[in-house]
Amino acid sequence: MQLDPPPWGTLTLSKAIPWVEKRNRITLSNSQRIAVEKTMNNKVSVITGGPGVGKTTVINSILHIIRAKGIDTTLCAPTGRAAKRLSESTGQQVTTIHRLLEFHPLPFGFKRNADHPLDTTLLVIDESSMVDVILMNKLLCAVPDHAALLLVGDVDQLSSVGPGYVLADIINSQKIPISQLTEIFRQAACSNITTSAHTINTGHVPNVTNKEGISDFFFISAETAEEITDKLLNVVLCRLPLRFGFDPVKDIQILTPMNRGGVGAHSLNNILQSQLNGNAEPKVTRYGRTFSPGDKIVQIINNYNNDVFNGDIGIIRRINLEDNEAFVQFDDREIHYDFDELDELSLAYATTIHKSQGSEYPCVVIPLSMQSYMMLEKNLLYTGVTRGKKMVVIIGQKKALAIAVKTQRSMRRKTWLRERLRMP
DNA sequence: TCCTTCGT
Repeated sequence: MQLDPPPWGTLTLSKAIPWVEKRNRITLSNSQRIAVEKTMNNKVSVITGGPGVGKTTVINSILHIIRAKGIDTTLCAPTGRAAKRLSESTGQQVTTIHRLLEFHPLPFGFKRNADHPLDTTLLVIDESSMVDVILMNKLLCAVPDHAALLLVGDVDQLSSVGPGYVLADIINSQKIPISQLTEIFRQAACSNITTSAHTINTGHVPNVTNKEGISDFFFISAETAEEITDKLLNVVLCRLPLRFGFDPVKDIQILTPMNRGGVGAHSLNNILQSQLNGNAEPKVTRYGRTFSPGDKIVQIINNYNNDVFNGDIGIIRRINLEDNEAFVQFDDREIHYDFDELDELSLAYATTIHKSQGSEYPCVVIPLSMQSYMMLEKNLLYTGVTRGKKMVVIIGQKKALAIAVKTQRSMRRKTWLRERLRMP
């Protein structure tokens, strides 16, 4: 079925591509043009590549060409945040996969399925590396036979928390046409973040010659959890703000492999809250968390009424003890919370690398310790490092870094999907 | 042993 011609038939791409370039006032790179052609010429295909390679530019070009032909398209993503981001960059409606399939918690199931399929001609799934095998199965069952399918994602990022290794298996099966974008446009191609991320992907420790002022990627050696924490505080509270002008709350994001433990997100959040905002008043404690004005927080469930999504980071601006209400600033919007809604928030000075997937920050600091041995792997380090736009600092044990780049946890999953896709 | 999405 995936070998059928696409539902829009054969398009004259030698005309369509210059048309879309002119219309969107862009110039596609050679690799992007090939990706557009490959996608348009196939019913099922994959676009993969890291941050800044222009996946969104390619998606936008494809959507414009196809929609100009009157073909209806549907866009979805596994998380609310990812859906919102793609919606902003394409100007089109994007929903979570669950909403698209009309998930209902009570009978626990999806209303959309093979008997009641989606009404679309092209389905685009963004951030598809985060989709596990169960959800992908439900989604593909609901795609009508005539429709085309485009999977977009970064196969080097963390694999889905749930079972499977779907995107990588599809790519490795070599049964589906793949467009692998590698050319970097967003960060400077000479950025050490970019080259380090690439080095990590090849399974090697990135170059950590520590020359401040030249590089945007640093490694600071520390052995024990206490030493890592001390150096991290010094870097976040003093060195990065003084030397590079980063604001410890607004610009710097601490990303950890784990929640628990000495260098886990919980512990670091408590320390940073008291160091950065400990004297702020008034304080409110609900659901075991204490907040005051100035605290950095993260929304932890999707709230469609307020247009705030799981992973959105904000700052508490005001707390009104008389009316039991708090006001939180997200970008340039201020959102109102009753105190009994504060279970939607948690502290965000530090967060796990898992939760950071799909977000980017000006400056990222990653504590790396053998305490998080169970979590150390290439995809984790790659995901953490590629969240940083201007600067990345890793603080911790050299041994932990060496183990992280050598370990590939996802490969241990025995999914057999690649093999099944290869079966005739 | 650890990471955690989705919906009302």
